Amino acid sequence: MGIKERKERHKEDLRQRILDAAKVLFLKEGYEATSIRKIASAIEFSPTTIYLYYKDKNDIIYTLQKEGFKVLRTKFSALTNVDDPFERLKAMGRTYLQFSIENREFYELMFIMKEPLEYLQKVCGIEAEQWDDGVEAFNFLVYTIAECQRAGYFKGHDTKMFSLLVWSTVHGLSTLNMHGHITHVVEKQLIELKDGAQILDAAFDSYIKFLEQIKG
Amino acid sequence: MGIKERKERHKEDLRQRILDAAKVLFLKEGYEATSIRKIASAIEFSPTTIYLYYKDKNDIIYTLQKEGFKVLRTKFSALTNVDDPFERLKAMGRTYLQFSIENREFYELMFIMKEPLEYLQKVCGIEAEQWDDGVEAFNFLVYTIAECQRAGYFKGHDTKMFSLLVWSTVHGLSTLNMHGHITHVVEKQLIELKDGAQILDAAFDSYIKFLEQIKG
DNA sequence: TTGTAAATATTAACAGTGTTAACTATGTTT
DNA sequence: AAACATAGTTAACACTGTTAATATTTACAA
Repeated sequence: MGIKERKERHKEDLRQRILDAAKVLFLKEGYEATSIRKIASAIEFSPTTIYLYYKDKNDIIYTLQKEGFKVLRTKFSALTNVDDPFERLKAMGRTYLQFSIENREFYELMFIMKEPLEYLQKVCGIEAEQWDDGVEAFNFLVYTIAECQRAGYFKGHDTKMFSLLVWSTVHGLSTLNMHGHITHVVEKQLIELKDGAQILDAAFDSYIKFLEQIKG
Repeated sequence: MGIKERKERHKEDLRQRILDAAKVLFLKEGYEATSIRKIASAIEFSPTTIYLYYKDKNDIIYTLQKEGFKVLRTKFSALTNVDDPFERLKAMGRTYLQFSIENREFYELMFIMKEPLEYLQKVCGIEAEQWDDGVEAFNFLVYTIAECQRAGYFKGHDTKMFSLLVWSTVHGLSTLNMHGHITHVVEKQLIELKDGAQILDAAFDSYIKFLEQIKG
């Protein structure tokens, strides 16, 4: 029935429609629950049709990953008009944390899950495009840190290494939060504080206060 | 055949043997590849037998997680005899990073994977024992930071919040490394350095140098 | 318009997965 | 010996990703 009705509808952009269906499923239910059969049923096609447009499931997931990196890069490039480098650094951190909260599944895809990474290595080697957005984001961080150093912050530290450490801290906060460890630590009264949403902000504020202190 | 031969062998400690088989599989192949059927075949029992000893797959994985936390706690408690608090903090960081490298699958189980956490919330509520080891580890960190502060480090920072930030940084380094992002950043020549094993050490050294600077 | 080749989509199937229900031995207790 | 609980089994369900073979539709030349 469904198969018959959609036949008179447009059948172009099928590749995109597959991706859209996959995205909806993925963002709502996560990687595991996003099965080829569910995607197929969402677009009213047979499961095997999907293999005419994507090599395999990881190919789809990898394409979504690219999208995630693009979104993050876009959010970052909106911060280029923040002149003060330290303020920009703060804004970048908040943007990153916010992204990890609002786009949790994307974040896992981009930085945690091994599936898209494995696909990437097998198919593309090391030269892959989606990472360009990631690389650009990292370079933006390095550039900002360098500017901060010119303004008197973080003196005597290797710029790129320091950037990596800043990324680590924010990434660590994101993932500890995403996986419930921060909430847990609060619930066990190891840290006395308000609710889970606020503690992340408080932790980041502490971090900024901490960074601010590293003047020459 | 196998089923008949093992019958005259001891059939006690089966729960433990299941766990051992699961552990071998899990540490070698990871969570996905550790199927109930493979575990069963390793101990020469029918797959359904396992359900007589464990509620489900996540029950097994959760039991392994407990073991992981115990191992880490043991490694940490070996550092209690380091008197200088800052030296102890450094040792803890190195121990943590080393643990994430040498016990990668354990680490993912303990801090990243959602499966054992979900099991835990459904079955045990919030009061769970394995976390006690984790909580103890965190408290050990808080204690060490507090001692550092008494020695003049990290003045004016909330002890527990600062501990969380230190954990975040080291956890961030671990996970970025585990998931290939640090190697990637190096390969893209974003950071000029030796091989992937050494850059993690270099990054940690930078972090220590950074922390050392935060004197009163 | 018809015939043929290419593109596109489908069904059937394989080899797996976690998990449950029903059944069969085995050993213990009355 | 009869009843019962325990331990282990087989069979099955409802899934999964993926491939091969088959059918259908489209495009294009005669």
